[in-house]
Amino acid sequence: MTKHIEPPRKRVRRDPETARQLILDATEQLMVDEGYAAVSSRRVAKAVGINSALVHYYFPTADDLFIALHRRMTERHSAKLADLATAEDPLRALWQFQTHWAQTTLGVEFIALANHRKAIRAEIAERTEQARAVQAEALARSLARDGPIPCPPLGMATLLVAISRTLANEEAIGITSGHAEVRAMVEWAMAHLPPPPPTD
Amino acid sequence: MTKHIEPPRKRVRRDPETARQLILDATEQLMVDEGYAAVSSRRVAKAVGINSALVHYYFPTADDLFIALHRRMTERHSAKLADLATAEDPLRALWQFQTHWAQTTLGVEFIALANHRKAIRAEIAERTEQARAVQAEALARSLARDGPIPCPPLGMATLLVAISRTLANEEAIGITSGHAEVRAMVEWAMAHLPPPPPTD
DNA sequence: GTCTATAGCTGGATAGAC
DNA sequence: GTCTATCCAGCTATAGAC
Repeated sequence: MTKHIEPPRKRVRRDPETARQLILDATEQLMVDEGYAAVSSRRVAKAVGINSALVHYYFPTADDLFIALHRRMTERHSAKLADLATAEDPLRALWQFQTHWAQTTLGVEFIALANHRKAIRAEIAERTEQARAVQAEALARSLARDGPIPCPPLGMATLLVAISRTLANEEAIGITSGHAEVRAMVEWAMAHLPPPPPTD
Repeated sequence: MTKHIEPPRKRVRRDPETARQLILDATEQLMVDEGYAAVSSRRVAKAVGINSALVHYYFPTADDLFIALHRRMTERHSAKLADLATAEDPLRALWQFQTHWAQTTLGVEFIALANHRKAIRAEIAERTEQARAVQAEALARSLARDGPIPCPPLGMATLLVAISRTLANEEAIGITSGHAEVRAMVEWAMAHLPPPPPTD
């Protein structure tokens, strides 16, 4: 087998921010399709159509790349969450949003990553707690503060996200038993919560 | 740097089943510590103290290895679940059990794996639904069948597992906000469920 | 900013000796 | 059942040319 000699690649000068985004796009795609372990400077470079050394130029280590991608993901997520605050029924809005949010696989990858890399763990923990505070804030005005049922906004936000994400994660791999029942229970519960306090 | 010549390793003849279990132990450890991507025949072999070719002998491909480990994990899990059926309060028993079950990291690894490998996905989906049916069965007799609150056993099992696993997954990476509130809400709910039907 | 080239490592899989 | 040896592929990270 004779070695094929590649002709030298054209040097295209790009806007740095564009290059960064292209690299993040390719990384995200790779993580979703094959998992974080499939992310290598070579494969990302190939997908973008650039040289692998250039990936190292923008993101010196793999952790830098993962953290940048997680940041971009949560920033986009937060932007959408912000809309919930002004929704007519924030509780339902959060439930609907989380249930249909498509980032299931990517989310699991980041949790796995956090389990194994300290630097990433810190980043994820911090951003998740920030997002949760925002969600709780959005729910606050639609929940009774001192009714007979304990439903503090922070607890409700945590609960809704836990349930909706688990259902999404399971559905992604073909598990469906009990899901219809859970959805019905959630619907029932949302309909029977004590009414919110009157707006000032 | 001169190459160090290894002395030939002693050939120890083992019981095949013992060798298999040792390989599975090492694989489990590796997955928990560094993720499924760190599982290689060489690393597993090194941990066990055997040759890498021997790993291939027992588990020809990586998927074979992962599936065998998942099977062992769920079999152990099922054995413990079986005890719940005879517990005094199965609902609380399931909640307690899932909340303190330590397989968080391993579970996340398998979900990630299922997202990326078809053969493993099928295996996991099947076994998870089996386990859920067993849990629902255990809960069945402690739940009202037709009370004002909809709480079908299958839905309750799914719900409890979703919540407890999410809390465990989050705690493993340092996320705690909202957890105390959720635990309180679950406790409250368990205390206020309609009473079970009288035993026949 | 983008490329080529290379050093040094790790890995899957298999042939064949013991 | 267990080992050695080997082929070929892929990876990170850096040096240095353009």
